Amino acid sequence: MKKMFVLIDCNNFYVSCERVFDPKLNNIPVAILSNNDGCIVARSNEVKKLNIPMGAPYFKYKGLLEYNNGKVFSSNYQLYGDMSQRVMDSIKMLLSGEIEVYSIDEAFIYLDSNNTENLFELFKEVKEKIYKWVGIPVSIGAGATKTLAKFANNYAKKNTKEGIFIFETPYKHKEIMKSISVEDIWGISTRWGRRLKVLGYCNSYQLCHADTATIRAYLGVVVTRIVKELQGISCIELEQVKPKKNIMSSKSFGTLLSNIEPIEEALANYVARACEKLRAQKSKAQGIYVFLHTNKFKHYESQYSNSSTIGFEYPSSDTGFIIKQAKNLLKKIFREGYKYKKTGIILLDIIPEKEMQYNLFFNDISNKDYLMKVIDEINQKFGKKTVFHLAQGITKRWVMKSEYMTFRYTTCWEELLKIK
DNA sequence: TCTGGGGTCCTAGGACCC
DNA sequence: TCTGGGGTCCTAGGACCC
Repeated sequence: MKKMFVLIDCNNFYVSCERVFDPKLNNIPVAILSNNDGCIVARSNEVKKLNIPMGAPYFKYKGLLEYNNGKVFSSNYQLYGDMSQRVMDSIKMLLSGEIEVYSIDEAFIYLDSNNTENLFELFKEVKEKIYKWVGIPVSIGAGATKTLAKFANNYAKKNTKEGIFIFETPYKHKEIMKSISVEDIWGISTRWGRRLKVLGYCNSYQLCHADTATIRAYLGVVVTRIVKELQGISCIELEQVKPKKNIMSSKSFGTLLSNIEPIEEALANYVARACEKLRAQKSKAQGIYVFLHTNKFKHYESQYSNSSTIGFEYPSSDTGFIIKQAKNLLKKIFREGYKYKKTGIILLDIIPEKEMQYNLFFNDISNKDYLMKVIDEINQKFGKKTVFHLAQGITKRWVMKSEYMTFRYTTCWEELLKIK
């Protein structure tokens, strides 16, 4: 038996997390909202049946959901993050092979050849154990390439009773491939899908047998790679956890803001968050990009958006220093007289701490490194923002809305599930 | 009233170098 | 009169993912 890529994907993950702690949510429409309760980012099958699309603005569908006795929740990332960890740990215990945690709710596994006797039975067991241990239902797809594993997983989720599908060869699954449109293939979306259809490649089976030279000429190497992957030739490797090259932190405000002070506070918080991530991956940034804009959906109000970049003299991961730099950039781009919706920062040109180049006049800032380490440790132990920079502020006029938040059942003592 | 946040990779074109 | 050819690096923008 050849080695195989397997994709395990949690079904309606955020919704499933909420259902673990409240079984009354089973069999009714449940939707999870984005930050600020703006968009619908996760839907139960009942919500999907109401034809509510992914990413839809909540206010447009609020009535429909209420009419159908649906429930909505704000995103509870601490809960979802912890549940995700449990699912991933379970997978590692149940399957042997290299694993790539691809997103919060899915993982690729490059299965070792030693556990391939009766794959279907094996996957059934994996699925049952994850449900028993963590309470989350998953779908499992397998194939010779990542693209085929993804294809198999999508098919398993929508069209099989067990939620498991093993892709063998394009010839064997000819009819299934013919029924899947090109834009439903991983890596191809509406634009490329449209162009492929113009070239006469409408379904997966047609694309699988496409002329690669034509594809290369009209759509470039990325799509060519996907065609080969569909044929069973692996071109997309399992990715190792790589340190990020850029780190972004940005959020919309809970309300529109006209003064610079609360925006500065918000930005300082995003900087602090980004710097935490930066230090966690033991890196330093060599510059930052700051942006600010009004609410582009309010056509009747005057619009403004701007951004600015600065490079540092030395690579840094010092929150205090970077807050100062970010505030300077913000002052440069801020204009009076607008109602602002969002600001954010991207840390640029990130390099490993170890590779830092010093110049002749470098002042020793190791004390700052030590200070940051202590702050990170305290916040990890005693909770987020136990210690913070004054610039992060206490007015909190910018904080995001989350009106429908459930408890952090698994990561917070005060919010443990209570049995009455 | 009300429209998320965080990423990656590829390509084309310009600046610059010898 | 007549003005090359080959390369690298950077950036912006476009496409995709969850």
